[in-house]
Amino acid sequence: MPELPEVETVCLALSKILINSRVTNIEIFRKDLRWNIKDNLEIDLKQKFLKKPYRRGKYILIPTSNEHILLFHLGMSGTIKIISKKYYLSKHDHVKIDIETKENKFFSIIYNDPRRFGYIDFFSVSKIKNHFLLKKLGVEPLDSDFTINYLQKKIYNKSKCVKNFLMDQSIIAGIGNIYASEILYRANIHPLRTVDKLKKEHLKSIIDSTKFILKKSINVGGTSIRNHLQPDGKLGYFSQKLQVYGKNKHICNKCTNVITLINISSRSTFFCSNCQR
DNA sequence: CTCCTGACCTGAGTGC
DNA sequence: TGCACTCAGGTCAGGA
Repeated sequence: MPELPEVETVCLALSKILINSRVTNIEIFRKDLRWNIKDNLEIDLKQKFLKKPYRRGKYILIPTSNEHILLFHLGMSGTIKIISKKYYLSKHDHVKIDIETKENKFFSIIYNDPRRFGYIDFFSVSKIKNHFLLKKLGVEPLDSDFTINYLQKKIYNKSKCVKNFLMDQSIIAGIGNIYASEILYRANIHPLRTVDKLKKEHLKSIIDSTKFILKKSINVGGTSIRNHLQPDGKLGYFSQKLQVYGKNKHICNKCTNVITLINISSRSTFFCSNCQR
């Protein structure tokens, strides 16, 4: 379930229980995710205290009391569950982290990922600036430095289409295939338009739409499709608010046209050919 | 450099 | 039921 709003939702759920919790046990059932989980994780995280988790792009970062960072990426199919009762392992549960909160409550954090495109890393805080995954990330779309000026700099000399531009994590960190379609629909911009042809007003519209869509989704717990849930088992309700994603052959909500489905870089892309130019 | 394709994995859905 | 095929919320590595 992993674009920015879903990752943010996971982060918020973790924040409620993780802060000042102590890691009592770690079990790794499969370490061969996108990359192998480092061998020191089980030893070096045990008995440490966890600090407030935060999100960077689609990554979840959890600082620890020994000045390390526990990093999660959910890939295409990763989920994190927070369990307070006795738990029987499910298929594709790869990592289980047991914690005791400062109120002496016990929880398990379960990382499940059928396709194993996700990743878990554990590294010293001092290495965060040069971390191979984090160092190339672009601007946070909900931050104030996501501006027209920033986009103009990134567009300079680029010829790619605006949908691929939005999904490029080195430009904007956190937008994926669902929200790219949703953002461009709201902004009335055709997904195949090349970015060097966009005017200032288009960039403003992209920024406004991005912030609007992402915030709105976070407010309702992200998008649940294909049975993906929030860590506490709740549904994310943004699926019901989707305007174009998965809506090919439906009537556009802004005109009488039918929503079109095309492939861009072999990813499904939904748009209204009348509203989006 | 930039841009595009293939590759990495498993599971769900569809059509024969 | 079984099999073959397509598609899925990501993104890195390699080639043009």
